[in-house]
Amino acid sequence: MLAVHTPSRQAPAGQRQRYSRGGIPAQQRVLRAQGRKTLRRLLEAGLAEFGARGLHAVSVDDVVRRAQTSHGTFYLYFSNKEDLFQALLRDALHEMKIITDEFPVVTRNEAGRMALRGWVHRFCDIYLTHASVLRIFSQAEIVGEAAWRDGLQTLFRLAEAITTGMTASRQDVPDGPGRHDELTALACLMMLERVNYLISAGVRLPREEMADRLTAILYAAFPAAPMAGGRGRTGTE
Amino acid sequence: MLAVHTPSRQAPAGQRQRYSRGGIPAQQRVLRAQGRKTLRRLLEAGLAEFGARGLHAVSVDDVVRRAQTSHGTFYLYFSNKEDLFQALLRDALHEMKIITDEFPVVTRNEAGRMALRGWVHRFCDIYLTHASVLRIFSQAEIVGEAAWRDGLQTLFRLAEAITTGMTASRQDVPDGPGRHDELTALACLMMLERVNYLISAGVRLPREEMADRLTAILYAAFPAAPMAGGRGRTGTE
Amino acid sequence: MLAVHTPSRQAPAGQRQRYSRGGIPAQQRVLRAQGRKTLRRLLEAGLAEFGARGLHAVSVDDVVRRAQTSHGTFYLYFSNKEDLFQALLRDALHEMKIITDEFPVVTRNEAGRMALRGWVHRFCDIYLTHASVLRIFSQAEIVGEAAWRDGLQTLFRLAEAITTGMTASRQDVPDGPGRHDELTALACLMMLERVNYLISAGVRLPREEMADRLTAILYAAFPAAPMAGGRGRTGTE
Amino acid sequence: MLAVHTPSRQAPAGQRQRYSRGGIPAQQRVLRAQGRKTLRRLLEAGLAEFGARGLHAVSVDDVVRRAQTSHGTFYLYFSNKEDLFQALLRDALHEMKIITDEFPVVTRNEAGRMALRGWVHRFCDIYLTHASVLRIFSQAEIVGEAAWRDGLQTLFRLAEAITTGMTASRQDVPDGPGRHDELTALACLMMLERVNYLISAGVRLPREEMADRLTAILYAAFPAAPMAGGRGRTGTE
DNA sequence: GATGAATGAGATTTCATTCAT
DNA sequence: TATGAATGAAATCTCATTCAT
Repeated sequence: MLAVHTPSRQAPAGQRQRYSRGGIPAQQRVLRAQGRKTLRRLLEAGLAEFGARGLHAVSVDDVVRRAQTSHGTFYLYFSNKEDLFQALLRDALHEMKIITDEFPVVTRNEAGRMALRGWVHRFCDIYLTHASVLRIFSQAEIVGEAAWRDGLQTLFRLAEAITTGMTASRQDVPDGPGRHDELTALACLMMLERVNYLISAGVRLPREEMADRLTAILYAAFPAAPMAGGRGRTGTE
Repeated sequence: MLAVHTPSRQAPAGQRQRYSRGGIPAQQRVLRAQGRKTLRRLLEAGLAEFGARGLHAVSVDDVVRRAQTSHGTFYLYFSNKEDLFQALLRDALHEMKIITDEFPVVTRNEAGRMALRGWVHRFCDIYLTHASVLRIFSQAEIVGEAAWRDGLQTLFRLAEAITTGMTASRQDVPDGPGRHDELTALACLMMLERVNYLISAGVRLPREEMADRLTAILYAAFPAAPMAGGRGRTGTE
Repeated sequence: MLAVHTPSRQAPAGQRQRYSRGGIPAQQRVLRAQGRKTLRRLLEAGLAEFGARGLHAVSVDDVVRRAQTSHGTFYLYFSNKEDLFQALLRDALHEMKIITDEFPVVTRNEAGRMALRGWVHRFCDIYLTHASVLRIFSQAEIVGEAAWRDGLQTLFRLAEAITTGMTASRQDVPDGPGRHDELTALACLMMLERVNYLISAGVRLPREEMADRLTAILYAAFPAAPMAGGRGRTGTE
Repeated sequence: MLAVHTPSRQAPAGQRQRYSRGGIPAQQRVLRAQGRKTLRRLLEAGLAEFGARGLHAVSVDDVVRRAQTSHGTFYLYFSNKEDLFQALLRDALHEMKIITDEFPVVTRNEAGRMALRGWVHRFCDIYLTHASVLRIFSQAEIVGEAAWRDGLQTLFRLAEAITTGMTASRQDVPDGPGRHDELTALACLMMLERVNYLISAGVRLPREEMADRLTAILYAAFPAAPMAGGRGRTGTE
């Protein structure tokens, strides 16, 4: 048999591996005034639609209809629906990072309590502002691997900040916060998240009072002295 | 019971409900041995698939493939995908109702604490058993109006049970639990839910220690004496 | 920071890697009478459409319209347009393999010449029968890597058969066909292919006379004695 | 000249010709330095892209990206993708016309053989230089009606030149080349085309040896004396 | 001349659901 | 009961082409 043949195409091989093609997801592109305006319209429309119906119930068509633009235009700015969601998520997580840094040192006195209360309020406000997106994010199933990782990181950073702020004023325990405290902070954070989720999902709860309760629970969850033996100990027992 | 709740979603109500005229759902039908077996296979397949991919990512096709049956057969037992989900959800909520009744009277002593701890453990176990379904349920957007209402009711009943159990031993306050306590209970319940959600979603947390923390927080959240003035007061201040 | 977290989802990880899903490309499936009929209709429609317009100019829509079936049905039998094409190509290549085996031993006399002529005729007939598909195949750019490889293999096998048949009767050269002969056979084969391509593409050539010419060229291309020194030598010069 | 050809495609005529009203093609316009530069960049980009992926797999976007210019600019120079292709094809066909005129008179001696060999070499070189375009052209389905006609004309001219050159030295047949010779020339030309196509498509063949084989076949295909009775006859049988 | 932006028709593919056997 | 087959609405995404600046 012919020894010469190498039955694999060299040159014209390229046509199969279509590299992403359609998209140039934009945002890298330099946008002029008009472009920026359209981008903003799309982001706003996405936020509104997602908030009203959730990620998968919303079609790209819904978004562009609300943004008063065309189907093709959408793909000029985002490579798909998820991409749009990620952009919105980025914003929300960014704000979360900001209030992470704002978590106060909670001292064991009225001032500390007030500071904590202020922060809880702020958390609730921010959550509700970005509720549409955060609500969707909290559904692990739905977001991509990368976004999920991003979000968890933000979550854990926040838990860390809470741990630090809540335990900073303990004079009698120089060794700093322990694992217990971190788990406590994480649990409290989940509580904050979910309560606000409920509210954003339409369950009518008295927001002011709820904020007070959340503050109280957080405050009580971190006793002045650290707990021993895996069980909490409130000072006076 | 919490007077606050309005268990109907405002915003996210809109998800598309096309294809309504499902075909004579069966289940009313008297099933013989073979029929019951098929039904069970479908339920198991549904649970497994939902757990692996979430409600909307699973197609009827996935379910019947796993159940080793045909497409047509599915519609002999369920009127649609959501119908299958509801059946699974019913089971999970049923178990939740059971542990609702098991919530102990938590006395202000070691025995009370132990009882509470036992219950928290049980809650976690049950949650994780039905995690696939509960996880999906906790995504308001996704389930139908009726199921959402059902679930919220279960939730509020549970919050109520917690309120009662945690405040029953207060001798000095004969007027029973107040609104504060109910909100506190609800918040704590959300914490329980979400922490278990995290675990079920694959975030590796030390389950034993976490259960201890949750117990401690719950315990601390309900001080022996009721709080006055909208702010919590831990006995020792 | 919390040491516990492993921010990667275990359980619900599955929803991303949608395994092919829609498709079950059929042909594996056991088809009943009706299914086989539909499959045949699709294949016939595909052949006709491809013949009329070429692979990429034909849409799935064209095929189902001609096959008098629905869009969804198409995907019950083929995973996409290319899949349909491959099925058709398989048939064509199969026939090519058959005539590969039929290539005669061409002796240096009238009988040999007649045998060769008969085979050339048969090649032309088969080519024209499957012209729609073979024409498309001969456009490397268009077919997938695997199909291309398959086709080239068939090609080289055919070239090999020609080499053998054309040189078998050489008594004076016991060492069999050389590299020269193989290249000659390949070149002649390409000639056969392309001439028939022209005809199938609508260029009106006298088929009978052309078959005679092709036979003559093939015959002349393989002189009774092998050529030396890289240049052909017809025995009698 | 071959009387047989009808250079109009019957069957494969149908490819969709939507979007006809292209925008004032330019090229009529007088181009200044900058304009000429842009035009050249576009042509080069087109050649490269077409070579890598084939006509229909390349989008205008691919071309302008490679040419480092904008989408709008493209339509300043070409009315559409096909227009760009035609421009490139024109160049290739032009070179083909040039070597058409260079086909030598092949005498029945070593000198004739050498002249033929030289020309075959040159043909191969030119083919491979313009391979991207010629390869696409040889896919009838793909090019427009006019281009196809143009190309066929070039083809037949070339066949005619070969006929003339190969039969010019026959002294014993004063009546010139017959229909047989023209068909032979056409067949040989198709062989040349397709072998070079294979090479350009990535099949590794020894180019030098192949050129030798092609020369030999061509030489052998035209015997010194014309053939009679529809069957080839090499003078000495 | 050049280019960012917009457009919308159309192609591909999926999937819940129904139906005939 | 069970199931293979069919359906068609709808979603996603692409891309040639036009336009305003």
